[in-house]
Amino acid sequence: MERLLQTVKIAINDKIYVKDPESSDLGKRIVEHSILMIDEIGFESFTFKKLGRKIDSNESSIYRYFENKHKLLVYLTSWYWGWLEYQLVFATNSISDPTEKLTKAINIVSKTVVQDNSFSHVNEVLLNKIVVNESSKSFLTKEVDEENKEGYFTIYKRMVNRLEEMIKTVSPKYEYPSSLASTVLESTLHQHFLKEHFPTLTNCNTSKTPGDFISDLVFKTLNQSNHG
Amino acid sequence: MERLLQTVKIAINDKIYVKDPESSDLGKRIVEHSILMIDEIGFESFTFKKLGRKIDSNESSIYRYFENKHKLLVYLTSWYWGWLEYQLVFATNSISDPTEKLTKAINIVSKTVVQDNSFSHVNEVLLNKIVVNESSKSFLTKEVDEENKEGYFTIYKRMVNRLEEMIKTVSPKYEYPSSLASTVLESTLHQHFLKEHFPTLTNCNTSKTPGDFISDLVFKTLNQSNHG
DNA sequence: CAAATATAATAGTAATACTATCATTATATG
DNA sequence: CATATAATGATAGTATTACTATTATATTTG
Repeated sequence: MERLLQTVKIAINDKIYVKDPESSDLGKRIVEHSILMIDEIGFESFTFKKLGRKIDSNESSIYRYFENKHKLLVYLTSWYWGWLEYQLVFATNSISDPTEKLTKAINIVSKTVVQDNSFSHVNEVLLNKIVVNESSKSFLTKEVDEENKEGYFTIYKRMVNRLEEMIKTVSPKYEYPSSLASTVLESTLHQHFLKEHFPTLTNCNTSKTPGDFISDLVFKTLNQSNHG
Repeated sequence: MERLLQTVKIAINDKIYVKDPESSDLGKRIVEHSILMIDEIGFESFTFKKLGRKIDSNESSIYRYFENKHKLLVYLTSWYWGWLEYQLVFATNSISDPTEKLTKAINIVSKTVVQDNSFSHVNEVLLNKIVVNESSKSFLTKEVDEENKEGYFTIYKRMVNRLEEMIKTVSPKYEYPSSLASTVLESTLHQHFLKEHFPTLTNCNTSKTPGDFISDLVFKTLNQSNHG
């Protein structure tokens, strides 16, 4: 898997950036250290000036890659979903049994991320933390419709659609396949957040994971839809 | 109901504000117009200076009520959950049948909000839109643990706990009552958002509501937990 | 009416979120 | 190898934000 991924590039809509950060050393350092820095100080406190200082580069140089920090966040979350999509497709492609396939898919999207050494400039563990803590801010804006039209959220939408298709295959009669699919992703992130900050609002902890909860939720729902 | 509410005040943790906005005319105008303005231009573009201009008051005067716009957002969302909690308790209190009670509760928290004239300075319809579009930003911050300790999110947590208790009563054996309760609230908001901005990611539309989806999800899950 | 309180007006500061210009340093190509 | 081109860095500048501080002016209340 590592070998294969080394030749793979996560394809991000080129409207999200001014210059492809994968195309240069500076670009990769911007991505690498923005992940470290956003994780460390949070998206609100993060600025291009601070990042410039950290990577011994210049604020103005960073602006040559991303218009603003919002676009950088959209880029990072897109990258994350692209990376996860790859894992998802890779891991489920060969599975023919629909239930087993969906089980595996939920497993992939909800599991705690471990370091993947295929992309040396991206720390996937921290990026996952950023997705949990900050990614909502990438679409909860006044510009969401415009940016959606420009295709900023294509990868995320494709991810939801993949889950939707799997759900439909398991339960063709179920009435809310896309709502359930979007809930799987959103709720996974939310339960991870609650586990960390609001433990009384979740039953997820070290022994029961968000993935366990979501699997239970999805299959009880679909089971009822088939035989209820 | 309107009569009764006229004598009721939504009690907000007094650490959230510097001076209680309910205690003066200016305070009420701040709340009233911040709702209109955040809805109109979004939380990112909203500033106390702009609000001051709008209500013919001064930036510095607004700072005497709220330390910053973040706290104002925490106040507004707390008010919303307090208001909704009141509706929930009022509407479910007299119901003894557990299933009927939970059905009603989900109905209350997920339905499209209509104007309530009990609080003249609060436009609940717009406030609901703000909660859908902006409320995540009130807890997705680096200060969340600190603020949680200070009790900024008490009302929201109490709301989740009320749902949790109802879920437990319906299905004492179900393993994830608090996760399901928090998912009910979060997913409701998310489905309302998707309906508006990402219609391909949800089955909710004019005929099927987020409430229908959530009810279906919850009861299929709990039903399976009882008889599965 | 005096005292206290609330609000308004003004000014000021450091930081943010950029844009513009020009200098310097790599790199690519002829 | 020279030189054109592109990439990066350094510096400066602007409007806005997110405040704090001070002083002046209303308004309320005792």
